[in-house]
Amino acid sequence: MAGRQGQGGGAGEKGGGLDFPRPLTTVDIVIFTIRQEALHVLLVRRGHAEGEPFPDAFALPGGFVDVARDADLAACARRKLVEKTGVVSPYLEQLGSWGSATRDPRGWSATHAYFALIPASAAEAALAADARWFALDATGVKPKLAFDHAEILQAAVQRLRSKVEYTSLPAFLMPEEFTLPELQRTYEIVLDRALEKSAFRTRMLSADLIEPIAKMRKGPNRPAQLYRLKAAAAPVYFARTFNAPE
Amino acid sequence: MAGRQGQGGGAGEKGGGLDFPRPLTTVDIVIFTIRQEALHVLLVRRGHAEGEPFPDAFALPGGFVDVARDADLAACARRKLVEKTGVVSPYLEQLGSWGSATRDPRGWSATHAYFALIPASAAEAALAADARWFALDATGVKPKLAFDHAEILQAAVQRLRSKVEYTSLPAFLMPEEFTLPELQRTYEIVLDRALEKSAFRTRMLSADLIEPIAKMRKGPNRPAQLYRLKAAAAPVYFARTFNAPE
DNA sequence: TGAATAGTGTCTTTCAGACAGTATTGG
DNA sequence: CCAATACTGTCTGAAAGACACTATTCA
Repeated sequence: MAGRQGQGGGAGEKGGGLDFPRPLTTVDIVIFTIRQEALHVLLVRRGHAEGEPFPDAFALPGGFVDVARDADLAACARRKLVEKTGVVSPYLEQLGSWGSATRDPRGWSATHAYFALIPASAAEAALAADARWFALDATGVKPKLAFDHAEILQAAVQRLRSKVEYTSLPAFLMPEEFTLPELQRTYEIVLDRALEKSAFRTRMLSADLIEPIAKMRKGPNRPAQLYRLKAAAAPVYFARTFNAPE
Repeated sequence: MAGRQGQGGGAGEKGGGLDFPRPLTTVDIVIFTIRQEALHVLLVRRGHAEGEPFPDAFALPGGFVDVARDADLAACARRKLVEKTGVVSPYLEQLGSWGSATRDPRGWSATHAYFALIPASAAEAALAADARWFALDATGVKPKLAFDHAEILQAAVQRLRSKVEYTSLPAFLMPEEFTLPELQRTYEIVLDRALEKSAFRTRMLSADLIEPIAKMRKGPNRPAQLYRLKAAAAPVYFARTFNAPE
């Protein structure tokens, strides 16, 4: 291997040929929720200490893997999620990794990106001081993001939209109890397109996903049956997408 | 952040608070092909030099990111692929990343896993001396793999099988020219189940994926129309899976 | 009673599954 | 002609799209 330069290995190294430079290793999380009838993503403002790249810019929550605290990548992601939102066990899925010589001015770096879905109710409860929700429109998010985070965010939105076509992912954006029209509204917000009511209901009710509870949602009109997620934490996969995309 | 220990940062560091231990960063590739009517994966035998973990065991091809040679993760994956197989531009997709304190006895390490599909014709041409093809059966591969590579391989097979249900991925396992029955056979090998001929043909022909060429495959029976992939390198996504999985 | 939303039924379309039937080669 | 495989057509069923219709609440 060419280009090895002097840089000590980690703790426990016994001189086994690991004396070459290591990339920086980070974990970043794209955290989605629904607020005010729109898809939102959580961003944090970066500090401006000496040597910090992208001072005061907004970025995805994340940071370096701490080899002393994080048993594995998912644990690192959960730690960062709980630090920023207080949410303990959301829907969390690995999104992919981005690594290059140039994405971080401090040197070769690779980030492991995750994406999380949390219900609106949890989205406000214990937010970190430096964190803020931003609405997503067609092109992304308003502030210019640090590093390659705009690209990562775009990939996350794409992954979310595409999986919503054939999975029950939006169920993880709902509160404990919700009605079928509310669930459909969540699908429509994420997909940014209207869905057929009756096909939607048939699909959701025939999937082994939700169960009715002995309660109704009251309003200024006909009350709606309330449902809750069945125990299964895994999303349901449907055999078809919602619409053949034109 | 707790637990920082002395370890110099990479080249170009200017003392910006990067003096904490970094995980090892590797890239591994799951390379699939079809040989003898079965799905095969490429494995390499590990060395047994001083300090090498899992001496003489089989492992996925891969290794450390070389910050001096690899511009980004995908370039690193392509480099390792061409080193082992001579194949320059196959279908290459990121699979995910695996990182933990314990997966490598040398210390905290994270690997970025890719999976590649190459045609059988390219599978023999320029194979590295330490590399061998292994057939995959229902449970995986015969030899016990180093690190967590059995888990990564299993994830790759799962991803491949699941995407084959609704994409044109198997087209990337075919040679330049192929017939529809040959393509169907490739689907059936990967899925390990028979598909309906007429539905298969309708789907493939109505997708903007392949085009007939002015040639037939001769045999001891009725000749078959030869096709080739259209220019588009990206896989086609179908709106439905092949079968509703029971 | 009317507005509003929840929920159902009915008809059509699309496409996979099953499978029969036709087409074209070599022996 | 026969065997073998390529390819097409026809019927059925499942589920989505469109949309009309009924149901239940509050004001």
